[in-house]
Amino acid sequence: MTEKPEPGVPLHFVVKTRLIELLDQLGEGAALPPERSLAKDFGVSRWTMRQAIRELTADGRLRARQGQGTFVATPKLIQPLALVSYTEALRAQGHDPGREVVGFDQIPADAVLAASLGIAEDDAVYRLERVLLADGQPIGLETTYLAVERFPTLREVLRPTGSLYRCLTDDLGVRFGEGEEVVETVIATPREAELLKATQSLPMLLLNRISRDTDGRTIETVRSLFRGDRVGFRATLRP
Amino acid sequence: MTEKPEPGVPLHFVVKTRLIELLDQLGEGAALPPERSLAKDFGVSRWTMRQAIRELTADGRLRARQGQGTFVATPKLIQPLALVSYTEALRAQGHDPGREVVGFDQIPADAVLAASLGIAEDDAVYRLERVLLADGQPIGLETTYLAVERFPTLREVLRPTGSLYRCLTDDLGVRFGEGEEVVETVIATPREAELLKATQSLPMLLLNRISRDTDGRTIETVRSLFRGDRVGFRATLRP
DNA sequence: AAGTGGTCTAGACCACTCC
DNA sequence: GAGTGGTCTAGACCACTTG
Repeated sequence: MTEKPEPGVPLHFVVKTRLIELLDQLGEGAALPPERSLAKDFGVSRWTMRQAIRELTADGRLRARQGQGTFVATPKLIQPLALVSYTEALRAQGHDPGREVVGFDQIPADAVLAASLGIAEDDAVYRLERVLLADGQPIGLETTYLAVERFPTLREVLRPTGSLYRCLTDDLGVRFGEGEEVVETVIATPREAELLKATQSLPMLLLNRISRDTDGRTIETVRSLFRGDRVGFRATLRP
Repeated sequence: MTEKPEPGVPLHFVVKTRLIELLDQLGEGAALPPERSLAKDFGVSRWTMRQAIRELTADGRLRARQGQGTFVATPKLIQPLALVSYTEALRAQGHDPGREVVGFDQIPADAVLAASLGIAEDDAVYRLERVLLADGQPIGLETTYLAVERFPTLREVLRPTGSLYRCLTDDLGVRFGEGEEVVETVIATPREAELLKATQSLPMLLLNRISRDTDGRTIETVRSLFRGDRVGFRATLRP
């Protein structure tokens, strides 16, 4: 930088702060100057500029598209943290929901899966993997596990593009009871990042859910991975 | 790397994968070899090795301590996502809770704060900032905002080291009703990272809470920032 | 072909901890 | 003082998008 070495404060953060001022001037969707020219303007190396841009990308303020440029992003999408249909929740907020089935197969249960589904190890388990879309953009990757023994006809009943939730309740007579969900941050694997059309090493929100029916039996376990730069969740707290 | 260029898969991820195998062999708390020697062993640059280590650090698998080394981390702490006392929740899990008051002052409300607290802009607001500790380690930074007009005696009644929740309910007769909380990922600012004794650019879990009393009036708004590598949250879902 | 973001190298210096 | 992780530079090549 030209002025004020600011001891203790990393250079990339000073850059980030000045970059935010620039962002606020530009409108939503506006294109940022190329990294190389920004680095030159700010008098820092490209690495330092990229570090600042990367943080703003993780924070959801910027979106980088390879071969095109970097753009000011739109605000995050806030979804309800509840046992409701993804489709309905998104539509209620005026967005266009979508799903793409990535895979639907059967695997033997490992120890953890067997314990949470209440079955024996190596028992057959459905694995349904879907990319969740909002307004055509991939925002999440949802992997659902169900015991084959409990839902032997699922393969014939479920239309992959339809709602699993609706299929279970309407066609198979399942009654959802309480569930629990653990939320944490993780870094996407390359495969996950690719499916979500995200750049590598993006912080994600990982939701691990167990759904039980009204008798307390486990219906499904779900591993949902959402782009941390695009999504947040709202929970209602009761005293 | 020595073998298999693996097109499409970034080198730092191949390193990360091999590093995980190494981690599983070492026990919890074990020291990792220094970055420079690891980079040499794996045949990559130090930057690439650091990228792999950084992701494992963000995932909570590793902990780096400057001047000491890098160590295999303990599992994340899972807290309930509910309107309960932080102290009680942590103690219930067999951990030792603690708090450190960073600041307690009054500020004029900006537009956002005024709207959520139901007061006029520039009205006085308490700002109570505390670092949350678990077993002596800082894991979160909690900033609470309350309207001065509503709790004029708070300053005299509250012992900074005590429970704010208990002070409000027992001493000031507040009855907590429903609240809501929005969860998302952000990158820590340098100040926040320093208070949490974390390395820069660490993904964090940001919880923005609004608590209301049984009449629906806003009691407080809370901005809680938790280390994403050390903490997760559990929510109970109702149909 | 040109320009963009994405990855990687080699080397440097700083800040911190321990001896 | 030696060794550790943390930051930064200058330069290179790759992958992708657009003309």
